[in-house]
Amino acid sequence: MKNLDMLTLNCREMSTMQNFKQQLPPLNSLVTFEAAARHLSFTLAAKELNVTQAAVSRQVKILEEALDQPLFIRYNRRLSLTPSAIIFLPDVRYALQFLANSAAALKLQKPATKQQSNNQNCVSIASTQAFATLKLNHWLLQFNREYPNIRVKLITSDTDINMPQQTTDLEISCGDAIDNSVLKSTFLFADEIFPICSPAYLAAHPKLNNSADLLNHQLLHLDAEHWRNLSWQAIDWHVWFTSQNIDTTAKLKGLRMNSYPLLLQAVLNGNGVALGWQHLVSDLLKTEELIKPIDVSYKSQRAYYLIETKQAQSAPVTHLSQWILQRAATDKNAC
Amino acid sequence: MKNLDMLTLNCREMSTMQNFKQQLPPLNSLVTFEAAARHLSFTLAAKELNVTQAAVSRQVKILEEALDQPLFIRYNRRLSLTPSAIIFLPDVRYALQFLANSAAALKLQKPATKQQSNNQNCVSIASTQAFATLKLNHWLLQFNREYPNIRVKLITSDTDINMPQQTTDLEISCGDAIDNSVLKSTFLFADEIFPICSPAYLAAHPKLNNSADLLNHQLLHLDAEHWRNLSWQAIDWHVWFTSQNIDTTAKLKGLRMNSYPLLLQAVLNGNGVALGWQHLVSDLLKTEELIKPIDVSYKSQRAYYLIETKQAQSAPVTHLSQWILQRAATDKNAC
DNA sequence: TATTTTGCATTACATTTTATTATGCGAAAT
DNA sequence: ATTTCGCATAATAAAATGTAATGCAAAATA
Repeated sequence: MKNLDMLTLNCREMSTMQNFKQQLPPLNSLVTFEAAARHLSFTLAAKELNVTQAAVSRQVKILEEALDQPLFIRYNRRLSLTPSAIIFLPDVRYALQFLANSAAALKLQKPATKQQSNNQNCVSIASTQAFATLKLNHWLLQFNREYPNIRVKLITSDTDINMPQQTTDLEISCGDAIDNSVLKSTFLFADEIFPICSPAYLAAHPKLNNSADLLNHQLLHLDAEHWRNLSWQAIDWHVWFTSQNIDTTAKLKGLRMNSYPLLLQAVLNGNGVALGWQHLVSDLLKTEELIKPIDVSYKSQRAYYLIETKQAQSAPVTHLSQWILQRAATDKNAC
Repeated sequence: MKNLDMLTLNCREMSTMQNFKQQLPPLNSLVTFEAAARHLSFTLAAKELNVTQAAVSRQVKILEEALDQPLFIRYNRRLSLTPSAIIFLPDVRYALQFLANSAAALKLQKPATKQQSNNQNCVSIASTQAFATLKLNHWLLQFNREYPNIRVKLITSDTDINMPQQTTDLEISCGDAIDNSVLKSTFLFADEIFPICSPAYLAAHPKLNNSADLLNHQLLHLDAEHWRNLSWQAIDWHVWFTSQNIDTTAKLKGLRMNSYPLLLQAVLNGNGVALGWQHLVSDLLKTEELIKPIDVSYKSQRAYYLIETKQAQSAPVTHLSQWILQRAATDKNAC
């Protein structure tokens, strides 16, 4: 999984990892920065941190130098944040709080065993929102009916790197290539992208014979935000049009969102045309709730894999894993 | 919004915030820990970090003392991670990478203006997955039809603290109380919780006359993971049964997931009974796609608010904000 | 308008933190 | 049996961080 963000990796590709020392700003100065930004006062921040005002001043300066830009605008008797600081501050808060929570949790659950999911017939599985909504949820409900005694837990996340605390037994992951060296991963299917809309929409907006016509349609977008945390390449309308040699310097209209299920909901309700992923929308194409208005498709490098995240899996995990592979094969043949 | 996680706050309630100094483990030692854990060797980590082996040893010790527990098991010539370290390591990686990315982004986009969303007739709005799926998506699509020239962007997230880089103009937030001091927030509606299922499910499993009967039914759960990042109190089947004075020491069966839309999808397809939120499922109750098998409900302290995240809003933002308030009022009266 | 006050910057110096060197120890490898 | 490897530890050196004192500029006050 060449392009998968390192943070999805449990142990794969660790060898190529860089150390953080070079990439990070001075960490301690972040705490000072946060306090100073919160108070908009070095003096008050110093009081809070039990140091002198000079210390705060110096720490802030160190951080500003590391980031190579000012974080505070010094007026005569007041401070304000620079645009950079406004962007940076929430990130710092988030990361520090995250670490604080994590450390606190560690201290508490000292006799942490964290084997809950592995014993007692439990299996946890992770996937994207989209895949869960369109495939996995149905599959797991079916599995649950067949094997009610296996306790299944479905964790969805669109950020790859989400919930690092959470380790699931299985994971359905998208990537651009495969590396089977460390974790056991099984190819499920490749993917393909094409425009989709509802039959009702096409009936109401019939003039849609080629890619260029799309420019005059209600386009529904997966916002850049959707792709931000994903490791695979964003494929949006802009990329699509470019692949069709159509110029899109003019800004594209239409609602933008960061969730594929929501996008699909909008398409199903006849609100416009969106880009569809073959293996996500196959069922909806079969039932003709969705149709391809034009027959042009874009082959993605992206593929789905089922990954077993641990070396030694318990029986129920292997069981579900096998079951899913079979289910996916059935699904694939049905297309 | 008393209980809202501080990280959703742009500036509200900052005064009550704690500083991080006390809550955080020694930050620099985290970098050393990460490298040591990656190499499973203090010597190699030292080489990577350009320090001596002794320095690594000491830093690890400092961290272990701060966390009050060992992170490495020292065998004679090799190391392994303790369970605590296995839990902690991904968190550390995540947070450090997050900071590194954020800092790198800052350095690059030096002339960062970040006003994209405010000019040019753009509005961005954030909500939970659930609220977007069941309400907001429809609303915004309608708004988009009425005002196609206003570019709307919908950002969904179930983590409160998600996407700190992202600042939206509007935000539909859930909380337990209201603080109107800093940001303009408008109460939308309170909430209420009760069991829901599909008519088909009830027909197939008719013996459901009171709360106690529920124990014998297919329960569908919002997993603890769903609540982990939310600031409001988790309300799951356990809490429900407790409120009904029903003992649930025995473990409850049924599929667990961390996404409300997925849970609802399962319920709609007749897979069991889940807990429904009044204002999310009202439309589905009206169309009788869902029903209340028993008439017992739990009043939640939780309420929805529309929040304007900035002091000075552009015209389209105010416009959408007003439109939503009106739309929400219509929705409420329709119940 | 003069005076005081406030709040950040700066410098020289003190303190604390962190790294180094050197050494020891125990188990694997030879 | 001997060597080698890898971590721990202690004393010490170096670096990082904090302090105290002072300066400066603009607001607040008189």
